[in-house]
Amino acid sequence: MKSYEAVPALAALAQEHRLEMFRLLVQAGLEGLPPSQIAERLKIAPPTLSFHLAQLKHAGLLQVRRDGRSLIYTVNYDAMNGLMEFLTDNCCGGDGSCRVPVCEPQSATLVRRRAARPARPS
Amino acid sequence: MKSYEAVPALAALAQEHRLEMFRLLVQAGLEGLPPSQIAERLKIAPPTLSFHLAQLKHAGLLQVRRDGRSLIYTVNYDAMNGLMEFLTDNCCGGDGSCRVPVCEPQSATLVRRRAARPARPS
DNA sequence: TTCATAATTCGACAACTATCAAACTATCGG
DNA sequence: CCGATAGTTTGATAGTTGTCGAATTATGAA
Repeated sequence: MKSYEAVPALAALAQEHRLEMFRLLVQAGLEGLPPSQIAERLKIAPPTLSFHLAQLKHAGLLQVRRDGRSLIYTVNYDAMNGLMEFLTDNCCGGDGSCRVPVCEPQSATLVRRRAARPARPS
Repeated sequence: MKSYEAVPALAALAQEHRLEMFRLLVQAGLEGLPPSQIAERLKIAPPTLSFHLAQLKHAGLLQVRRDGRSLIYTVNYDAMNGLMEFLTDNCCGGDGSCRVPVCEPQSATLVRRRAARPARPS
């Protein structure tokens, strides 16, 4: 990730409602959520919600797909991990003592398989 | 970290100049840098620099100490790690498959010691 | 086609942010 | 004390952001 990508991403997260919806979607994983369900939890008007989703999407942090009448928003995990790496880049002189975050969501089927066999295939 | 701390922290980082100076300080580690050296690299007027440093400090991301006529700004690594953890909290349903970032700067003496004995004490 | 649901876009306005010149505060050396 | 250096604070101004009512687009069901 570059600076010109990181600033919009951080700006998108730097707002109470957007941060909360992003975290909701981080926890939802690959299945994602439609705006209606997000609105239900955050109690904000549809135009405001839509405005904030557009900000997050435009910043590259979210992706959308359509499912019938509903849109489904999901986190772009590559962008999220890229942002983390950018912030910790060459941390403390780059002696390698610092762990960099990696968030790797599993599909529902993979998660179920993981329960039976703990060691996830690379 | 809580939401009411994360939003100001993200807002502080969501600005080109502030993000650049924060990253500079992340790389500088515990030794930190005075505003004069930051200004030298970023080419911004002293009042603007001071304004941005105050924003980062007020958000809890920086600390200051005085050394003679100079002030020395350093990253607050606890706040930085707290922010990372907040963003990845309960990621992907919380199945523990995702690494959480930890940035642990070494003092100059410790870093030198590390070179001789690779395994850092817990 | 007509109706209802799901969500976005438009428009207007209040609140907030970034910038920098000028004035101020703190520390050191002589 | 005085002058110089290192930074901060103040104040004014241009630009940006968040909010929501009203209008609009897209999909599915009858």
